[in-house]
Amino acid sequence: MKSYHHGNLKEELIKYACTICERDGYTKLSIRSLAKESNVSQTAPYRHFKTKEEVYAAVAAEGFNKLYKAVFVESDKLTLKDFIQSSKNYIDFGLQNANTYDLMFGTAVGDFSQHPELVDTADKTFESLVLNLSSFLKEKDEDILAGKSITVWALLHGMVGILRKQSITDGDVYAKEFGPMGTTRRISSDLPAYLERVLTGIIES
Amino acid sequence: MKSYHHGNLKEELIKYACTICERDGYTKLSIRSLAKESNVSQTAPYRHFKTKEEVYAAVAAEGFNKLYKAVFVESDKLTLKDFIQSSKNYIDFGLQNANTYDLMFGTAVGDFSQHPELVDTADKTFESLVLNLSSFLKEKDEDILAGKSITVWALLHGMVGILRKQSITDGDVYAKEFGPMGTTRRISSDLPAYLERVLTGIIES
DNA sequence: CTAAAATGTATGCAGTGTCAACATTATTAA
DNA sequence: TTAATAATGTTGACACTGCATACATTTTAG
Repeated sequence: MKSYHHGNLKEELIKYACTICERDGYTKLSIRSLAKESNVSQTAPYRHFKTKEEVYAAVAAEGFNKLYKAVFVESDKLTLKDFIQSSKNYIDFGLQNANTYDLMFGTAVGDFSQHPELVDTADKTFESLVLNLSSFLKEKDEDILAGKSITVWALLHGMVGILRKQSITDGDVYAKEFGPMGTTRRISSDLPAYLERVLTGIIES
Repeated sequence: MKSYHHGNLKEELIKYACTICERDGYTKLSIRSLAKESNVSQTAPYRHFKTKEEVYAAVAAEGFNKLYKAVFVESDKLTLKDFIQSSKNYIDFGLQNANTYDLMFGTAVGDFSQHPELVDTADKTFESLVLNLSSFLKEKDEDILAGKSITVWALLHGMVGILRKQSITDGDVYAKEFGPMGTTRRISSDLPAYLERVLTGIIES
């Protein structure tokens, strides 16, 4: 028997929303299907989310949490290898969670400042990138550190966007033909080596 | 008096679709509103586009054409200044056409290969980036050239994504507080100088 | 214990993508 | 020129959507 009140509807809605958004893309998410999945009336979700965009924001925030876990490194004395691994984790996350990543960095959620938890989780993720770089380098100047972090982030973010548009030639998601959209020029089937070369260049400049 | 056949409906639909997608975001585009704007029945667009995604693809292709024009440089002997300007044009395009850019690089159009004109325009854009770098550098090795082009592209693409998430503090779109989502650490109010420093580093590595 | 806040439901509106059947016009072949 | 065919348009319908309003139930606070 089911009681009138669900108990933890909000969490369940978010959980299912994350699944749908990642599996089918966020345009396929409907509040009604969300409600149906939780065996609840079709307008019940509106007690927890004012608009659909708020649902998107919740999913994006979850995404940042996952991304944070992917890039965070415990140690406060990172080796180069740690740093490259963390960078690779970032790219892997972007490729393996393409739809969610789109929600996090696209225009679906227009104004982050309307969704405080989104700002928090996004900031935490970036902080983690800065900390990684900080503990890897000797650099202490905060501005220089933040500047280099931005550049590193931009590069990783950009690689996700570009790699995503490639056609997959084998199971390994980035070991594939690697040119612009249609072409097949192979550039790098060894992402860690590529990252080490490019990131080192950025850091030392 | 209006004739039964519109004459050039497809072009008109695309033109209006571009306007809507950029102004309101592509999620706000509806095929019916598109039809209404062209004074045509609500299903007429289906004679020119099998699905809504095909409309998106057309808008994205237009976007790549615009982007191509923004980054293309006539000269076959680029100066550093030309190269930086072209790079800045790329970023400006991404910031000033955020919604269209999202359509071009997001997941709204799932598989580019289903839309040949999209592959063509996207490739042409990337080719232009490669040519820029090629005529600026002495480098002739195609693989190295393509590799560096990818890295440059990734950085520009990444900068667009990150700059977009900043809050604007004045009219100049990138002269603003420049930290992660919520913070206000000022890193670079002079984008060209930043680009010159970072891009030069990438190119020379 | 009772009032209020939180959370749920029922109903309805205006809008959506897309399909099938049909109408008109333009193009092509005989 | 004419007749068949392809291209392009319209009408109507279906199942679905976000979301607003009014109402029901339950939990929580004073």
